[in-house]
Parts: sequence; C-alpha cells; structure tokens
Amino acid sequence: MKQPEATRLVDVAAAAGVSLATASRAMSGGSGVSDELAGHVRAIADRLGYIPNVHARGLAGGLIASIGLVVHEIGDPYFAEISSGVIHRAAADGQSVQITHADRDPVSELAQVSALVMQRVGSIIIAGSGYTDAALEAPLDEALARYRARGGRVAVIGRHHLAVDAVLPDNVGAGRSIAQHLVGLGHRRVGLVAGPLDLNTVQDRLDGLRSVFARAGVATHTVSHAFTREGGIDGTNELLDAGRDVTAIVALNDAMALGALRVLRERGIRVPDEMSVAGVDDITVVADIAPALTTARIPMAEMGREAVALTLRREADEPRRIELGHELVVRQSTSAPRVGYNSPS
Amino acid sequence: MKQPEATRLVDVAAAAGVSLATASRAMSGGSGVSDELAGHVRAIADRLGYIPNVHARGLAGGLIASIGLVVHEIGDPYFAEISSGVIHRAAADGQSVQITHADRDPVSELAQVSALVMQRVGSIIIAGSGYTDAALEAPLDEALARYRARGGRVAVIGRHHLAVDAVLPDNVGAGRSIAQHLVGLGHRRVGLVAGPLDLNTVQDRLDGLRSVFARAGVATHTVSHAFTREGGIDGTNELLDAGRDVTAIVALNDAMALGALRVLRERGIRVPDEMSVAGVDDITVVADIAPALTTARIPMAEMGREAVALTLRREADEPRRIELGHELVVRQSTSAPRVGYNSPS
DNA sequence: GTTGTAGTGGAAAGCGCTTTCGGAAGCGCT
DNA sequence: AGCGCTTCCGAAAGCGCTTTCCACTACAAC
Repeated sequence: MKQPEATRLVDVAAAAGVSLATASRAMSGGSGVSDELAGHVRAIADRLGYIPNVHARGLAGGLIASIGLVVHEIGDPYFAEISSGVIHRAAADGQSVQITHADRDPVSELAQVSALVMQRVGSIIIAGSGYTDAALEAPLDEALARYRARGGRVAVIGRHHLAVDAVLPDNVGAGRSIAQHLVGLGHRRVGLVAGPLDLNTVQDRLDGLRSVFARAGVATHTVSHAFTREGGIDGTNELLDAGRDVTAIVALNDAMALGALRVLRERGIRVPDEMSVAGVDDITVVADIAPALTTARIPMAEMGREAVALTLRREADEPRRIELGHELVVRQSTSAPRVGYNSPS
Repeated sequence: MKQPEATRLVDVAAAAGVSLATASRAMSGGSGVSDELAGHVRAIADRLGYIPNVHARGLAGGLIASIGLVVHEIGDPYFAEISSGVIHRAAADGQSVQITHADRDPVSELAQVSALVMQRVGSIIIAGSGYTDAALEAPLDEALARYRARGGRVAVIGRHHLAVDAVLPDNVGAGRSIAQHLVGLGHRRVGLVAGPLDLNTVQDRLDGLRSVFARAGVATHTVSHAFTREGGIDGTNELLDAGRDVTAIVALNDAMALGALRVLRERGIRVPDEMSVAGVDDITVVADIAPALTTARIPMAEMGREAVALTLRREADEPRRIELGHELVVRQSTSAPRVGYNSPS
C-alpha cells in the first residue's frame, strides 16, 4: 500500500545538506533562499528523481498546480477541440487537467465547480455558454468569487456574464459574416436553426445574423432546439414542416448544421442547389464532408490555450477578456438560390 | 488563503454525535461500524454538505478516488467518445477524471503514466493501441506492475499485450464483416488504407479483412500512414497515384475514411458509383454526411464505461478482459462495383 | 456468573509538505 | 567594537484524514 522507494523532500534535503524548510523553499520558488543554494537543491532533487507529492502540497499549501475543466460533453467536437487546446497548453506548463461534464445543466455545472473547488485545484476553466438570465448565473458567480478569494484562478470560455477572466470568440461577427455571405448570394428568405435562446452564444450569433439580414430586408424564420446534432434535426424538420419557403438555412453551430444536412438528404432536398446551408464553428469534420460546409470558424483549440494562459498570469487584478477573431470559410454548401425552386406557388 | 467555512470530518462527527474515528469509518466504508450508524453519519454529512478533502485522504490513505485517463488526442472523435464514456461512468461513481495526452508517442505515454502514478490516482486507464513490438511495451508494463503492486488499478482499452485488465473491441470481427460486405457486393480489387502496421488495432483489423479477402480470392493493396484524417488523405492519394484499379477502399478507421472521402471528392471520383468506401468505428459524424459512411461500429463510449467498471471491482486477482462486439452498419458509401469504371484499358 | 464478540469512543501517530517564528550569521554603518 | 539591519536557515506547528491501539459497554452464548 505504501510506496516503498518514494523520494521525499527530506531525502532531498539530507542529500543536499540543508534543512527541510530550505529544501521546500528552494523547490517551490519561495523567497528566503539564495539563488545558488536553490539551484543546488534543485539539481540534487533532479538527480534523485524527486517528484513532489501533490497531496501533501495540497494539504499544506492550499491549492495545487492542476486545472479543473468543465465542459458540457466531451463527445461534442466543439468541446473536444477546446479541451485539446487546454490539455496541450497545460502540459507545457506541467499542470494536470481534470475534466468534468456539466451536461448542459446549470445545476450540474455548479455542482461540478463545487467539486473542483473542494479538490483544491489551482484553476478552474469553464467552457460553454452562460445564461443571459442573471438569476441562473448568480450561484455560480458567488461560488467563483469565494474560490477566487481563496487564491483560485478562474477563466471562462465563451460566456461573458461573469466577473472573471474570459476568452471570447467573435460570435456576433461570425453571425454577421455568414449573413453577409448569404445576402451577397441573393438569398431573401432564410431559416435560422438556433439552440436555446437564453444562451449567450446563441443570442450573440443571432444578433449578428439578424442585424445584417434586417438591414438587407431579408426575411428570417427562427426555430430553437437543443444546441446539438439532434436539435439540428428537430429544428430543420420544424422549419420544413412549417412550409417556410426559405432558400437557405443557417444553423447556429456546426453540430446543428450536420443535423440539418442529414434531414435535407433524407428528404431529397439537394444542397446547395435547392437549399444552402451554413454553420458556425468549423469543427474539423465539416471540411471533409460532401458538400463541404460553409461556416464561420471559431478558433476552439486556441480558446482553450488562451484560457490556460489567463489562469497563469500572476497579477490578480481585475478580470481581463481576450477576444479572438472569426473567419468566414466558404465551401460548397452555399450558393445563389435557384429561381423556381422553393416557390410553392 | 485558508477556506473559512469548509466542513471537515470532525464537524460531521460532532454533528452526528460520534467520534472522529467512527465518522471516518462510516464515510470510507470501512468495517467496524453498524450499517445504521454509518447511514446516519452519511446523512448528516450530506446535510452539512461535507465533501472530503482529497488531499488529506491522499496523504493518509495512499491512493485517491480519481481516474487518470491517457488518450492520444482528445480532439480525435474516437478518443473523445471513449473519454465521454469514462467521464460519465466515473461521475456516477463519484470519481474525478484526469485526462492527459500521449500524442501517439510511446515515450510520452510512459511519461504520462508516471506522472499519474505520482499523483496517487486510484486507477489508470490507457486508451489506444499498443505496439506489437514487445520491447516498446516493456517499460510501460513494468511501470504498471509497480503501480499495481501498490494497490493501483489499471485498465487498458483496445490493447492486449499488457498483463492488465483490458476492454477489447472486436477488431478482427469488424474487419471480417466489412470484407464480407464488400465481397458480397462483388468487389474483386480492394485498397486498404491502414494506419501504422505495428499497432495492434491496425493489425487486428487488417487480419480480419485479409482473411476474408484471401479466401474469396480478392486482390488487396495496402498502404500505411498515420492513423488520422491526414493519414487517410495521404494513403488514398498514394493508392490512387499508384494507379491501382481498385473498386473499393477500406480505411482502417473512420478518421482515415473521412480523409479518403475528401480526396475522392477533390478528384471528382464519385462515391459509391465509381468507388466504394468503408471505415471502422462509426464515430458520430459519419452517419450524417453524404454519402453516409458504411462502417463497422465499435462501441467507444461503452468501452470507456466498461474500463471504469473494471477498475472498480474489488478482487485484485488475475487480469480480466472484456470483449465487446461490433456491428456492421451499411450506409450509402458502398455499392456493387460498376462495370466499365476503373478499368484503365 | 464467566467468557466472548461486536460496536463504539478516545487518543494519538503519521502521510509529506508549506509556513511561521525565532535565532544565527553576515553586512555596513557609526 | 558595537549597533541595527538584512539574509538565510532550522525547528516545529499544523493541513484533514486514515489507522491503530486500547478501553469500554452491551448483549448474547456458554
């Protein structure tokens, strides 16, 4: 049960001919040790293959060099790619990453954060939209505030209603770009397949889309379902069943776009000939499918990396936000509307 | 720095009117407490919102209730879906999951495992193929043996050359099913786009494919590249550039199949009219694309769940292996070869 | 009435580390 | 030489938990 040959800090101290306290100060970069002595101790530690015991550190010191990452569902490519960025950047910094699922449920999300706090992780990164309803965010906000008061570092990805460091993709701009692209192609009636309307990501993308469409006098019809492939299927079916004669469908993320594509294929509606389809995110796979999806690229892995970088900075001053750009990626799923199609009469 | 209102075990003990020792026994399921008293203590603990301090436990007890999961790259849907299964099952059991990247590198993989061992995680799950070259696996095997000797639980997913609990998909069967399907459609010349040949997953799938093709007198041509979408692109290009007049391409996993589909689309080769394409895995997205991919389903999430289940069993007897089935999923990317196509002369 | 035998309480010893505290040593200054 | 000052170091006190070792109470079995 006990590890037999584990080198402890006392062993290092003995080998280096210093006291335990000095060894500790040398290892954890504390002050009170001369640089040369510290260097010497660290050299000895390396030679002995010493690896600090995380739990002893956690018990004695408070927080540990570990990142807690909350995503909704790691099976979702959007979160998988963000996580990949987090893990890569964290590894470069010698930090381990604990991932938990919030399952798109605010209650579960709060529970996961609490669990992470109790594990004494040094930083918490929350990925995924927040609710625009402040009441739903309040408990989370409080929990995070308490955690930060204790020295914890927090960063959120893609949500901006919390008073913490944030990495924000350009959702509004992404929506605008997609809309401009469609307007440029000549579409006049567009269906918007959205996720839950109280998510800030959905709202922002919708704002971008509608601002452009409204100015161009393009009619839009919006349906709202789960922010997943299944939601895309439901939304597209609803749109089609309602008999809206739209010439293009914008899904609020690529997962929904994939669902839309599937429904259109099953119904024998050709893309882009009879219906243009666009998404948002540019998850890896949508570049390879036929027709390759027109979408607005959100730099997911980079968002993950930046979030880790935010938790690393020393100064604990006021919340900072990093805004990342987007990029319109035009592929084959969009084209000018064909006259004669989609006009029921 | 110190958490002010953290409920500790002594608090629970006081509230329940029992001693610290009894409370500890009640919480960690040890013997020496009546079930009713234990239940009472746990109820009080719940009411107080008590969450045990992981680090104190880790320090005192040896290993902690946490799972270390090693995958190659979480951005890869295959690993993302496995991870999803692991996280869900672990959460149901109150365990946290630490994910690290091995980046398809045996050296890195070993380093990750060592790091996890030092973190005193209670179990380690390694996902991803092993090398059939025993020399490459030896260091890992030794490290795991030491860890197990200390009470650590280990499970591997999809590799069978280690003396530990394993969850194994039916790779051979999957290969056979795909081959039978293609033989049944009348294909006589098939290209195999494989990953690295020293990975047991690749070998097993290849064995299944070739055994059936050989018996049916079908000619095969194999190329080997990275086990990723990019590898699929390279492999398909190599196959096509070599002028092999195959009527079907089997990619050894869906990621490679996606790459193959992309190359074929770029070259204007129609699927399945001019070329049938099949994959293995059935990652979520391949059901939605056009043409929907014919593939052999490997139950990834279930593999993740089973791996966690394996680490949970009490008896530390000899290695157990759980073999899961596969399922041929015929979609639109395969059809009978068209006479006249692909015959250069 | 004596002996077991669970179940429980109390006390205490760590687990390996960080950190506080006070002392020792080295420095420049008067 | 004497003073205060800064540096650096060693001893020791925990961090919250698991465990072990007894002691003690019931209550059943002999």
